[in-house]
Amino acid sequence: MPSTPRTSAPTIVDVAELAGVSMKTVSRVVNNEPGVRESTREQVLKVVAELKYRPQLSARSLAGARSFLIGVLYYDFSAAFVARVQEGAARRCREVGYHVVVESHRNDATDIAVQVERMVAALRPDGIILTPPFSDNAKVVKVLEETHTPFVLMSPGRMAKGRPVVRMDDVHAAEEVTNLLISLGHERIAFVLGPEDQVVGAQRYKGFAAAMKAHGLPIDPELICPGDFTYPAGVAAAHHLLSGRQPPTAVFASNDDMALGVLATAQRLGLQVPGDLSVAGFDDSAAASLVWPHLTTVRQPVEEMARLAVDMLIGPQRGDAGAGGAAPAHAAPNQALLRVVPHQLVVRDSTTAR
Amino acid sequence: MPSTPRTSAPTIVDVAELAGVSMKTVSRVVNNEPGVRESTREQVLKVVAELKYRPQLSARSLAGARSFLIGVLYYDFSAAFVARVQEGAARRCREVGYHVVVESHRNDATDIAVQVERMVAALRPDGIILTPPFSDNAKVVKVLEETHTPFVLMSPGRMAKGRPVVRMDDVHAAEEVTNLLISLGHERIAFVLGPEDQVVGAQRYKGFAAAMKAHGLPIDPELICPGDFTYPAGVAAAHHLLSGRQPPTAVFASNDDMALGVLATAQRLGLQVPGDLSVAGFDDSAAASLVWPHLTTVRQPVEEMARLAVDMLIGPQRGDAGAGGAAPAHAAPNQALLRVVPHQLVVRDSTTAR
DNA sequence: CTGAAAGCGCTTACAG
DNA sequence: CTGAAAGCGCTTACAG
Repeated sequence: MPSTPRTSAPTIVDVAELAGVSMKTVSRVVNNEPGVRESTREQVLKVVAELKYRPQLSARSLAGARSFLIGVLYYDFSAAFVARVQEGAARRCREVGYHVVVESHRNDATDIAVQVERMVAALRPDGIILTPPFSDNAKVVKVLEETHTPFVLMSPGRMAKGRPVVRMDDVHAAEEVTNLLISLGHERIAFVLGPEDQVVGAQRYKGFAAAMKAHGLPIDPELICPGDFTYPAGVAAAHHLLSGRQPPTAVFASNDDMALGVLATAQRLGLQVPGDLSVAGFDDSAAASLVWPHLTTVRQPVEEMARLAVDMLIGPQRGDAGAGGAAPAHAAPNQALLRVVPHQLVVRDSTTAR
Repeated sequence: MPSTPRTSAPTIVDVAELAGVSMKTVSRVVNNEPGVRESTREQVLKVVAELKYRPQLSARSLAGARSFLIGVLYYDFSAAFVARVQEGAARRCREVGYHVVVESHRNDATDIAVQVERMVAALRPDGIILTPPFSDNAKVVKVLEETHTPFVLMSPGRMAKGRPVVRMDDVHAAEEVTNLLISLGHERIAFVLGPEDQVVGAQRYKGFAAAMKAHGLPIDPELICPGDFTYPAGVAAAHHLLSGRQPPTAVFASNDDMALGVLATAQRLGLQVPGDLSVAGFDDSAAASLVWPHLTTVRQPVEEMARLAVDMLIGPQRGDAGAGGAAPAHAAPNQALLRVVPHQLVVRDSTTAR
């Protein structure tokens, strides 16, 4: 029997009255807290479903210790990476009853600390995911630590020590790419560096150098090009490399955008890829499988990294009723400080035997 | 003189006491409401700055009519477009003291209505931005209308009528691309269609057909290929078109991904682009300027569209103090129902004269 | 296993 | 132009 038609959304009081229990018991059920008789729980859940009761975030947040909000801080530059981070974070958050708030800032903004402090104070997020280059931004990390806001650094460099981190093994991945090229018979292998302020670039070079050394191959300084992770840097590197007296037979660019620049330039100069020149990148960007030939590269499991980051921030199973988790709330977050996720070498058509 | 050191964040009461006014006056100042003596306002703002007082979103949301949250609903597919939407929305929101919550869903999820209903009930966002293909999802629109949640449709098709919409003029833009090709001397121009359930595809075809007709050029049915906005569809179209008895001299693909497929396939088959075949796309995706030759295409001002959508949702100038706006709150949102933003024909290297 | 009371930090609706 | 009171819808800290 429908009672008087409601105009506003049902509250916890409505559920409590209809179920014949107290507000507090409804709260226990909705939050999956223990200590509720099974029959009571069922009765409450029935009324919840009947009324389509949805706890209001702002009220929970104001009264309690959680906001059910996870912030993702990103720089507008690397759209593809950030989109994948958000995808992974948003999906995981939905599974556990959380929501993702995104904030775009320029990494070099002078007022970045104030901006972040403002956001954190207004939103009180339960955690923040820092994507590169923010994961190495000392100002931002400082604000978060001062305000006691939990955070996870994605693929950081120097800021990693002692802080919660999710990353892949860039060194090892770069070794694998280099080993692939060496196994294909290449010896004069060029490397295009990343920007100096981004540690992943250095790590990838480290892996490259280690593999070369392990195989007794010399590193010709002429074949090591500066770069900044942009397409034009790849173009410049290719011009430099291919105009030299002893051009390389393979180029390993430390990210896909630069590899794409190398690829386009080599083709423009009349070289066949991979016949005359093998090219490898790093990231498995969308464009990597759109260009011809498809680019050999390394795929990071970005979505998985984001999911892990969310889990590190909210702790185990802190979800809503019906969202899967039935475990003690308030479990300690950040249990493991470092999570390294497996990468994948993606061998496509831009690399071949000498 | 620092008083007793605080451990928790300052509240509106702290500001009121220190400023010697009531809570309500602080509230007025913070919300840029009229009716506060200038000297009082200044005094309050001084204390706000001193204490670094930041109103807490959850409390404002619970007590008041606004949540300061804008939701962006997106499908995981078109990452680049969505990233640009979020970029524009996030920047605009930050300017006016709002925040962006992102929710990723599959457009074909059977429980999409429940998912959206849940999110809206929990978050109480002040508005939702629907990106394609959600902007044409009747279930989602229905839920939002039933829950009286304001929304804006980005580039919708059949759902547009009578609802708040931001879009570009796809018909006209496609005409311009076609006119460009015709002006370059092309007459046998192929067109690669979009998926049947996405209206923008149909609109682009409409523009193509109109331009052809205006110039008295026939449309050969053999040169109109099916497509679904994916790279492989472009590959398939190219194989079909280039193996025919009278291949086209130009191909206009209704999005960049397909144009990229056409481009790569033509090159693979030994054709020079643009020498033997001109290729044009639509979107100005990142890859469009990464491939060689760079793709002639159409750029939509996606960030600008997102900013407009935010403004339509929050109404004019509803920002916080210090965030720029000093105007009446509660102005009617959605004043203009339809905003059409200017596009830009981007002529690059993939098109040339016959 | 369950509940009554207090309170989170704001805005609303009023009164002056 | 300013303020005192009530209340938004939950959780916390207790008590039983």
